[in-house]
Amino acid sequence: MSAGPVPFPAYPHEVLAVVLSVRGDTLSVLLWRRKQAPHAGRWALPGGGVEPKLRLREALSKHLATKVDVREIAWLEQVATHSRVDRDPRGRVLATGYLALIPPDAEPALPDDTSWFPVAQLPRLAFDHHYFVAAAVERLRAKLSYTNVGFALAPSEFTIQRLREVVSAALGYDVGPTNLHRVMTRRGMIEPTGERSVPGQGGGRPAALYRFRERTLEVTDPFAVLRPPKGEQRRQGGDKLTHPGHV
Amino acid sequence: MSAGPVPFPAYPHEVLAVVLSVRGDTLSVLLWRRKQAPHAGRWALPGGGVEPKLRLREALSKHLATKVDVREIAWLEQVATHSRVDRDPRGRVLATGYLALIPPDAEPALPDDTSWFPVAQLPRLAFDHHYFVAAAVERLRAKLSYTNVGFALAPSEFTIQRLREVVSAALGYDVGPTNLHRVMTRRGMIEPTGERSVPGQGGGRPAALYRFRERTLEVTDPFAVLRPPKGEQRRQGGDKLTHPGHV
DNA sequence: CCTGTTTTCGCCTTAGAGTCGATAACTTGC
DNA sequence: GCAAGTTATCGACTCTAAGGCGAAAACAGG
Repeated sequence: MSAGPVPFPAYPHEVLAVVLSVRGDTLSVLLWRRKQAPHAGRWALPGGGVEPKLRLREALSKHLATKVDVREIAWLEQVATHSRVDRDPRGRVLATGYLALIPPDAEPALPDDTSWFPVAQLPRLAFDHHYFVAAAVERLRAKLSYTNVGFALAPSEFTIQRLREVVSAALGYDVGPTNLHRVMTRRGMIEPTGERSVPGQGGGRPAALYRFRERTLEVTDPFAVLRPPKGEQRRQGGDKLTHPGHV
Repeated sequence: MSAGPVPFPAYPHEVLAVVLSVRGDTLSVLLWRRKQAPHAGRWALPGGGVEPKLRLREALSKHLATKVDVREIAWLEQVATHSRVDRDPRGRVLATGYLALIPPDAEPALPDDTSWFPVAQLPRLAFDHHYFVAAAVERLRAKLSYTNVGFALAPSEFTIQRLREVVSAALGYDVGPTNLHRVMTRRGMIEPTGERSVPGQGGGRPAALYRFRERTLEVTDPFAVLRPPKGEQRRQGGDKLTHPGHV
């Protein structure tokens, strides 16, 4: 019973991915160089139009497949939809941006026109893509502190030192290794594998290897302050929500 | 130089508002009853199509104007875009949902088909609108703890007790009045007006009146944990971002 | 076996939220 | 006007968790 036609005006819609990964101790974003107008020669986010039978994230995965091995994407989350009327000189296009995370030990073979850029030193981007990058980085940094998204940014097994490097790169400032260890274990985010790393040059005590206990998103404590009092149950009312990473 | 046509397929797009407000000590959402198919008789979120020259939030404001006085909306923020192919039986429609907040002392005159529903006891909603409500409530509750969004949910002047009622209603559990007072003042979110409230029946000490210092969004501390060490500046790299409430 | 190097862990400090109870500042009733 | 009742405010303590430092542990190499 498809009751009548849809009464809303239609607009071209594109999906864009802010693919972030720690490359050599620097948080970097995947960009490709446009060959054609508009904005020929500028660097842009990977993405493109939405095929009729695909949801936004499915369409995005297809576009990403032309740039990286999609199986290496450990986390994908919608960030924002931009709608400025003149954001594309060809005509009105709505754009939905996603945050995508790739572990640092994944080494996807990139096409010639594609490469990593440190988010701290970005070139001038095509269209309004810098907004998407800024929002995605902001989102990532916020979530690193109250969720276990770190799993998507870290290798499958790692020493505390390595995790420290990855997290520091992502946050943009140094975190102390001793505190990081305690925070992550206290929250039950990481667990030792039992294995030990081989010491580098100069010897030294071999570091224990850890892994993330869960590789799906878990929220540690959504409300840093104003917690519910002792005995009380939290959050009566409002639907229980599977985390909105699926839109 | 509008270089060529837009190469992306187009889809009808609608905007939806999850209008939240504390009504009589209960967090409530504004719904209207559909008269026509599809989902005739079901309760739905206010919203509608996007006119050609309008951005999403402008289009949403126009639709909301038919339900409430838009000037009463103290906060408006984009939450998510849903794209399930069959979310509308009439055909494919993309939908972007917003969170809108209205203070409890605003008493908008509602149309006949529109009314408030406690978020804890929602009726069956049309389409996938329950997803939007759940996500918006989640977003609000999270932000209450690390931003000053409370200003959009509280009256312009209030006693600590009243603020406690509003915040408790929004969070879904009781918060202690004494602690709330210290937390809000320590962060510099609220300030005393100098006035005092008139005591109710039975007397009692008159409560001091407060107001929010700022009525625009301010983030207290985006990262609850893993703060940067003492002297270090935070967040080198990544664009400074005007908060993404504007999309 | 001794030295240098790196990790790990215990202990202390610091910051901010949660709790409790005493005091302040009013009403009403006698 | 005074006592009793009511409500708000504030100080002092507790509790939780993060940040920091240094000692001890665990290895390699000579």
